[in-house]
Amino acid sequence: MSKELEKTYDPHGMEDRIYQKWMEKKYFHAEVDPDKKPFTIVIPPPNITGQLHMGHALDNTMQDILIRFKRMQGYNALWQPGTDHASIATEVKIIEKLKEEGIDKHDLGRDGFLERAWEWKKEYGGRIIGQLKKLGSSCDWDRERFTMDEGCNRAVTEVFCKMHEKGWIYKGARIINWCPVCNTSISDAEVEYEDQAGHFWHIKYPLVDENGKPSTTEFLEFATTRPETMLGDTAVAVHPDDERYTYLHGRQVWLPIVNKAIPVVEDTYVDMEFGTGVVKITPGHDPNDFEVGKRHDLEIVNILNDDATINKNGGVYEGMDRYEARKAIVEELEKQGLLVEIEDYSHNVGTHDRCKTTVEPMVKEQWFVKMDELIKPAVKAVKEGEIRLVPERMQKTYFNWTDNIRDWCISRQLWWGHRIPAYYCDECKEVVVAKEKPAVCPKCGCTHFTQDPDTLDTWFSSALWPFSTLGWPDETEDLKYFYPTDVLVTGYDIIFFWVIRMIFSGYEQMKEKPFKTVLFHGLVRDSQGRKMSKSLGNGIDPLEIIEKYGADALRLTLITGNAPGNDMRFYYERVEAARNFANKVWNASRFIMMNMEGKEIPKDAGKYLEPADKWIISKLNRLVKEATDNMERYELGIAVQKVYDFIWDEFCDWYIEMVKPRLYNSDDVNSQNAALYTLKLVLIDALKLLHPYMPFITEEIFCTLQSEEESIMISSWPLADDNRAFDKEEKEIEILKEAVRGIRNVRTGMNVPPSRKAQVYVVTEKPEIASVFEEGKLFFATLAYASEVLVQEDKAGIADDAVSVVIENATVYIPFAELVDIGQEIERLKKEEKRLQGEIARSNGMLNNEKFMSKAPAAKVEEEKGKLEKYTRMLEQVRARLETLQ
RNA sequence: GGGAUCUUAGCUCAGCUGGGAGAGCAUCUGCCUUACAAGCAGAGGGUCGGCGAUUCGAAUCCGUCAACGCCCACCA
Repeated sequence: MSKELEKTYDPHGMEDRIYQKWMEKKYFHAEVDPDKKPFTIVIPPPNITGQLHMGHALDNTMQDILIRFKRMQGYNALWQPGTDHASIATEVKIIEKLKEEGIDKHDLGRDGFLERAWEWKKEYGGRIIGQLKKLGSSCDWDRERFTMDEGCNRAVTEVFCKMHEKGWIYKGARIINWCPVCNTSISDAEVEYEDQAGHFWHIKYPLVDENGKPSTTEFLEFATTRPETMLGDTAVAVHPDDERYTYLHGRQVWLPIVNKAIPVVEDTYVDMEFGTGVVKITPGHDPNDFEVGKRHDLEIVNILNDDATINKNGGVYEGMDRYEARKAIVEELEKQGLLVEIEDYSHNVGTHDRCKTTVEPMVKEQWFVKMDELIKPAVKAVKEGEIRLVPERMQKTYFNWTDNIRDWCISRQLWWGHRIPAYYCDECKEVVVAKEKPAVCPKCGCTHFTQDPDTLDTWFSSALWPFSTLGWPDETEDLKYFYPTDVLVTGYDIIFFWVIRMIFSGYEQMKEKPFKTVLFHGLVRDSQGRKMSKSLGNGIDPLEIIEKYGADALRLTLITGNAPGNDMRFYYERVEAARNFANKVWNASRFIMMNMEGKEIPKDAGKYLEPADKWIISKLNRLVKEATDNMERYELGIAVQKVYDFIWDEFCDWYIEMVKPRLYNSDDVNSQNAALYTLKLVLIDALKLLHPYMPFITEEIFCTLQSEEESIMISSWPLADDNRAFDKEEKEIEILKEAVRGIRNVRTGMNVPPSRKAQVYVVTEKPEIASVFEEGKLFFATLAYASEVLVQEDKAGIADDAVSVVIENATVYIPFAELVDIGQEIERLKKEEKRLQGEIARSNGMLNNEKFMSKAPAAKVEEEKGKLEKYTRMLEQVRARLETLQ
């Protein structure tokens, strides 16, 4: 006896209750088990500052679908969860919060600040986890990790020391991107370029005359977008082949304001075609100029403080902000008659992706990872298919980065993060990189060391995530069993930041790829296609959607109608459609349970299956095969679309309707039991196929329907079975469906209300078709609004003016009691005649084409011949009807 | 400047390896048929961006042009 489902589908409350049960039963937990094959996913760790947004919802829905699918298939499925300390993002937030309290981070000092940061982590780190649970994520929460927990810290230190020893991590003065607001260096990947309206200041420097004085007659003109950097100019460059400037070779120009002579250098970096062919060189504040400076051994003058104000090298401009200084310098140049013109100019400005501040290139001592050797196995792996990217086109993006790789600046002038394990001898300044603070300086023997104040780029620890979470650097059983992981699910926007870095780290540290496949998804945009952002205020909160429509509806919305790697638009109508589907599933299940109420389905009920039963079982069998194949190929949206169509269109709209007469008033117990048996069988398998996508509703129904079962999520995935393939019945029922559709169509066209039943004659010369209708009479009558169904060989006893529907191998007649509009009926038949003529012409066209006949595959030709035959027969029938009526 | 993607019904998008154009929403017409009006039954609506090539056959493969947005690099 079954329990009952609530009258209306209401995800509210139900979802939390079910999730609670899953947690208590520990279904998400995975342990090493040599008897089972592992299937592993590591979560892209959300930031501890984060709140669940649509991107997370999509990302984690996809992972949960895969992990639930594999778990049901019998794999030992581990979804490894955790969170990311997100050094700069978090530090910025904490500073903001402190600011509200009127505290500067330096007031607290490093230790005080870190104390606050850990409090922050404690408070907000769990928030996002709770939100992931709302979504239904079946992560193994017992294994939750954090990028700054003890194990991850050890992994980071280990990697840093190993790589330093190998010479692949080094410290050096390079030009790096500096964020003057966050007060730290950032990597190239963290710089976002955006087009900004600006100006092109055309200015001129006097040449230096033979007396070493600025000439009053000779000038060199060029243009700049950042005039203030002239304070740091140490040369002017021209192309060596530029004949216009041959006379300048070996000469000097006078740097105004700073008032000193600087050389003219020749460098092929200069584009002769651009502007005047003259470039001012500021090695301290421009990456290209820095390279030029290295080649010509130019002095590097840093003119900026860390907060982007002018430093003491800027003379009278010291203390001014970079933009104030720009204005003042332009005014001064104009005063000196050195400003030629100001042009409006749009150019690309590098900004910090976190705070949008314009970054300043600066020369600073930083730690770098040497990339040239490290990247090689990562390139090879993708090139040779060792790691598969889905969709494949992402390879282009991937190689675009690996081919242009530059050394990775990993030190950050932040407090929140992994402290760099480098120690400086207080006496002799010797650098010691070690896991622990050294006791004695190897060089001078002194015992006092100061640790490097910097922390590491947050991606340094995320790069180790696939193995650090499994216990590395220890050789744990988990690591041996679960590594390499199977699939990584993430957005294409972090290929550079994360995916590539995990791959080269995996090969370098583990000598093995971190995952076999990377499944990319796109961005979730708003209904107008805009990026969801805080500043636009167009973000849609997944939690609100869950609250209103349920997590199942949200998940279904995010996964349908979208191909891997493509962006998608989110709008409420789609969530409603998904919720309506949930409601449909709910009600169909409720219907089935109501009919099972108080009945015991006999064990041998399957022996009495009728054609309709075999038809739906056969359809189900096909669905199982196809949906599983699609999922194996990561075509999640396609798979669930098929399940959706099956449940709604085939199962609910046809099968359940077909079966109703048998359930309601059948004296034939065997027939009724076969129907119940089939309903239950199909529903259960359909629920299983749906479970990875809509875990809550399927669990609720499954457990209500089968109180002896514990949970659908540990049930086994349906398998395609040849014993469930009934080709003959599939075809037969399609004939009945075609007849029903034809009759409904005709009735609607003539405005016959459904309440008005009519006699239906099925005329066919073929006994096998006749028996199909005979067998299906009971439900055919209901679906075709028939008061009576008469199957016969000829038209005996049928009124001439009956309405007719021509289908393959049969004609259906409906003699309505009162006159129907004969003219209208003739028109309809003529339309049908025309359609069939068109079909026949098309078929003939192909079959009369010699090339088609000789080159097309035989099966295709046969298929076309069959169609021609079918349409010809139908046309004959239609014409016969027309003759009768006219 | 380079690269990848995309252009399909009024809207948002599917369409896997070439063989008669699909879904959801919207629109129109009937239905309170005892699972579901968050529903049922029907209907209308597209020379699949343009041109060209390959093929018996192209929304699908190739080339080219155009448009939208995206990524990367760079413009001193």
